[in-house]
Amino acid sequence: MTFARDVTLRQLRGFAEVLRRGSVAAAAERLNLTAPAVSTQLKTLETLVGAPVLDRTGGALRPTEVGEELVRTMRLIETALARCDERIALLRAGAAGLVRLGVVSTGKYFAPGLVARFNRANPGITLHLTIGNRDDIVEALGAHGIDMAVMGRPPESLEVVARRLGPHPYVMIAPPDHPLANRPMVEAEALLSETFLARELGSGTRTLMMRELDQLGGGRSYRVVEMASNETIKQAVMAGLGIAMLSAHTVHTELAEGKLVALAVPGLPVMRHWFLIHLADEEPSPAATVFRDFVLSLDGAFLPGAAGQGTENRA
Amino acid sequence: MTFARDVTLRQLRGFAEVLRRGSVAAAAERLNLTAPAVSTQLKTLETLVGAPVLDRTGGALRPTEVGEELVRTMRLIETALARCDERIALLRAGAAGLVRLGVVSTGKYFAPGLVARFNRANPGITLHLTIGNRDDIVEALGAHGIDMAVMGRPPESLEVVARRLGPHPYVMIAPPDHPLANRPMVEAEALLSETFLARELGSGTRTLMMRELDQLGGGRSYRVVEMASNETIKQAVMAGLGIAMLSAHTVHTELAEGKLVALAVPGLPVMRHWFLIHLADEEPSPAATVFRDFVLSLDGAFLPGAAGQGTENRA
DNA sequence: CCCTCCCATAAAAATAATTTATGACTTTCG
DNA sequence: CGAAAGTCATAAATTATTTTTATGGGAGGG
Repeated sequence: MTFARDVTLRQLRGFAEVLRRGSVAAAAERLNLTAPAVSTQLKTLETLVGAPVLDRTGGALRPTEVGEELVRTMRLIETALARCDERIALLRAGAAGLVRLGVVSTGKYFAPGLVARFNRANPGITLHLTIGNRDDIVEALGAHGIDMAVMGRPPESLEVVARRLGPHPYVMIAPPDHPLANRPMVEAEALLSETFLARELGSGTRTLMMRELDQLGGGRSYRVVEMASNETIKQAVMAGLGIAMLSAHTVHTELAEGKLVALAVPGLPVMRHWFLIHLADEEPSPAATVFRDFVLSLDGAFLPGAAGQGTENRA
Repeated sequence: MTFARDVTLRQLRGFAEVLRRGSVAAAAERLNLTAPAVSTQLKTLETLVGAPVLDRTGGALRPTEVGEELVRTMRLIETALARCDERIALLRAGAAGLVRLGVVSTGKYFAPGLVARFNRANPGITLHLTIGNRDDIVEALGAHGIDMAVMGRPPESLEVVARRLGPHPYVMIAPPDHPLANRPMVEAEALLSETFLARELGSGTRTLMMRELDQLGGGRSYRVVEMASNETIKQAVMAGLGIAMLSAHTVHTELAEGKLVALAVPGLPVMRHWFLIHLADEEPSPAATVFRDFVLSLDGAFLPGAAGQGTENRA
């Protein structure tokens, strides 16, 4: 490193322009400078480099070998800067960029399809999808590990902007051959005698279920067996181990295929909402804004079993 | 072009350093600046780019997408400059570079070998070889089309530095079955009755020949047939069309193989010299200097039929 | 031979970068 | 919970750098 850390772009530009125009004066004019300014740039450059960069002998103005090396380098730099400029313009216009999206586990049944749809519509924007449980997603959002999140109920621990994406129904599921299946109305009494399969305490669905059952039974106790994942619960219900309350979007396929049925419990399905969330203190990037507008414009059409139903925005 | 023409390397370096160190203060220390200086650089950079480059929300200091683009570009620029620096160091040390060498036609019998030898000894230096008649070479030298030239008799039309490379004998050649061949001594009388094959007026060899013959014959006239090239003359002499004076180096092979013989004319062979020449007003590049030293150190050993004979330098 | 154009240098002016001084905000630790 | 330490941004002042104006010395052209 002899000159590289002290040389300036102006010097290199001045030099390159002198070679292009063939004279100091012409270069100066083009650079909106006076001739002495460019002359000084050249001199400084030669001092820094430690060797002549111009060969003035014999009329013509030619670069020395060192000078040619500098011009070559300057060309590289100029194209790098031009590319950078161009790319930043794209980023600013939202025509390129990266959006890191987190979706809670329940969303795994529609999130991939949503990502695919978005990718098709916006090839320039890369969408990173993270699926995790609610806590992970909230933490990632708070730690700037993701830019936006899709979840039910916005987190209270963070200052966020949340927008409704569409309805999120919860149903009580049972196997098709369950005694309570096909009943036009399931009484609280009968329901509370069942065994309930549910996620651990703290899970959003668990909380919701307990609230519903407490309300229904007026505080009567009931039996809960905990399971690690919605998928496990689904399988266990089909196997006849008990019944469970789950997001309808989690069991959409099984309901449609008749592998599971939704019980006609009063107050069910519980209607919640899906939200698109980002931190309030961070302006979403242009690309993220493009994604947000895209998702909102779908109006819930990406949700299982939906073909676009009206929802109001803003939580 | 929005920011590319106004951004400075210092700004980009400051920004990159902040990201590397994780803080403005640490970056400032490393750059031998104070924190406010770097802080200002960042602000100016963001103004120029028109978008934030740093994301300060939430403790950590991360680049925005735009910032990442800038860092990527800065890396390109830094490596380009480092490479340039390295290469210039080589050029300055004479370990790399280009030497454009011009050699007069007569030299075509040894120049390629000389170039090959030099290439083997100095792989970093590229040697461009131009072979042309004396006028072309002199013109190219004056027009900076070549850096150095090998020729007999330095040109008077240019201010040059000339150094002797080795002896340059001229001989009078004839076919082996010529009546004057094998004579221990050829008289002027007999010689001047011959037909002389020669290059056009102005050719160095022609001038030399005429001077010799005039001196030998005391002004007596003789017959000259002009031919376009030394090669043609050689062939014509072998075919018996006449005799000719040529550089011994031009006919070295034919003499060795007995296809031609040198006549024993008084005063012959005329001893001239080969010179290595460059313009006096131009300092030879390091690479050219390396070439010059190389050639001089050979001490004429590259000339046909020579195995290194002493010559004084400096014309 | 003179005139003009071009370039380099020097001094002056303008501009830009940096430092010192200061205050606000955040994090850390008692 | 509050004090202390650290970090960063801003403003004003200083210092560096760049540029311009002014000037003189060649080189090419009429």
